[in-house]
Amino acid sequence: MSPIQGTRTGGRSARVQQAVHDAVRDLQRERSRSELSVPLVAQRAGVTPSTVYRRWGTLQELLADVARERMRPDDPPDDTGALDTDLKAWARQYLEEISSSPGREYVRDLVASEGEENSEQCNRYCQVKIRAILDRAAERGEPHPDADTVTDRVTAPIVFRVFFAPGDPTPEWAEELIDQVLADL
Amino acid sequence: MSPIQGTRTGGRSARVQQAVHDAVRDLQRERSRSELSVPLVAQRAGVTPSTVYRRWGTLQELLADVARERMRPDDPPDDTGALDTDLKAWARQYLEEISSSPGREYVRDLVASEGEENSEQCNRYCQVKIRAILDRAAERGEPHPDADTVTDRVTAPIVFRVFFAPGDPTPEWAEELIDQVLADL
DNA sequence: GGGTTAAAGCAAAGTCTTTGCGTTAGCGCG
DNA sequence: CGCGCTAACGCAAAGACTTTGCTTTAACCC
Repeated sequence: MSPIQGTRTGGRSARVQQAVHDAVRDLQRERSRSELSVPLVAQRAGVTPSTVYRRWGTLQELLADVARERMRPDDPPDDTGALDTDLKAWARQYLEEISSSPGREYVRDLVASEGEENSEQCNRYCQVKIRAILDRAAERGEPHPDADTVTDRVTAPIVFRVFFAPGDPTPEWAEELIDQVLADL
Repeated sequence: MSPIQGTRTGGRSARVQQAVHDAVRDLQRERSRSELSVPLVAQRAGVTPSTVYRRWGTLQELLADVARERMRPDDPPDDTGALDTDLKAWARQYLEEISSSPGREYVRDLVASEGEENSEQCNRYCQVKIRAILDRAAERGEPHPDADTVTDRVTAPIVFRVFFAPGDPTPEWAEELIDQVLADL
């Protein structure tokens, strides 16, 4: 797969992107969202603001880009030997991740960004993990729901409650969601 | 309930708020989000930008304020005579509302705003409608789920799919969600 | 190596945001 | 009813951010 004709992906461009992303992550750790600005990020990254504006357009798009990177699944989900416990382990971990203060910020940045690409990518990453778990269950011969069902009955309620309901959902509540899905098989 | 000591709620303040809200709604109809700005809104409303900045802080907060107003439930949900059809009618209407282009913008504005107040209010409005439907079912003596269950199994999947999944959910899919909840009673 | 050109730097112009201070008008009291 | 009080508005200047045209740099490809 060759890069698109006429766009440069390596060398200086790659270094600038890396430096800017690093600068954003650094600054997110030490300052609040409302204190961030393109000139501030650019200074930390050692580039000029116009470079950032030309590549990302706005601060919001840049933050969404960084957030998307952060959401990318790194490792395959833990294999605990059974569908029930695999899903519960994943659900607990996912809840913890997005209900944390930085996690909420990332999702917020994704939703706030212009296109729908970024939000959809976030869901795609989730489904990659869910499918890995379901595939293992299939190999073991366990009965299992499909990925869309898990999305509707587990991922969706978790995300919804974190963002729209007062108070923080507990890990126990997340596990109950799994019990209910599996009970309906 | 008296207004907070030292804040003015009527007279000129109320007129300014109304004018600014109206200006935002007007402009949202004729221009895209990225073309909106505080000075533009202020000009349309016939006030100075500094007034808007002092009252709302940022464009984002102002948009969230307007969006929250828009989400406020106006009428009680239709009474079709049975829980099943009441919930389905509500779900179809809700899906249509938030999957519309302006509807998505409103929710986006709410989530993007600083505090969690605005997003939580949005859910509270939903629950008001759901509870009204469930209360009617209780009066009729119909078995019915509780409001949190409906939130997790209907509202959450609808919102999640609109924002995080590619393609638009269909009204038929929303009705299936209702069938599934009621089947589990 | 050397030409080509995407992407970065620079700087000026334009727009948005903040802030201090004077003015207006709603509210409550006598 | 009129008067004082003061929250909220208007204005304008200062400051910060954003855009843009042009120049320079350095990957990429021959």
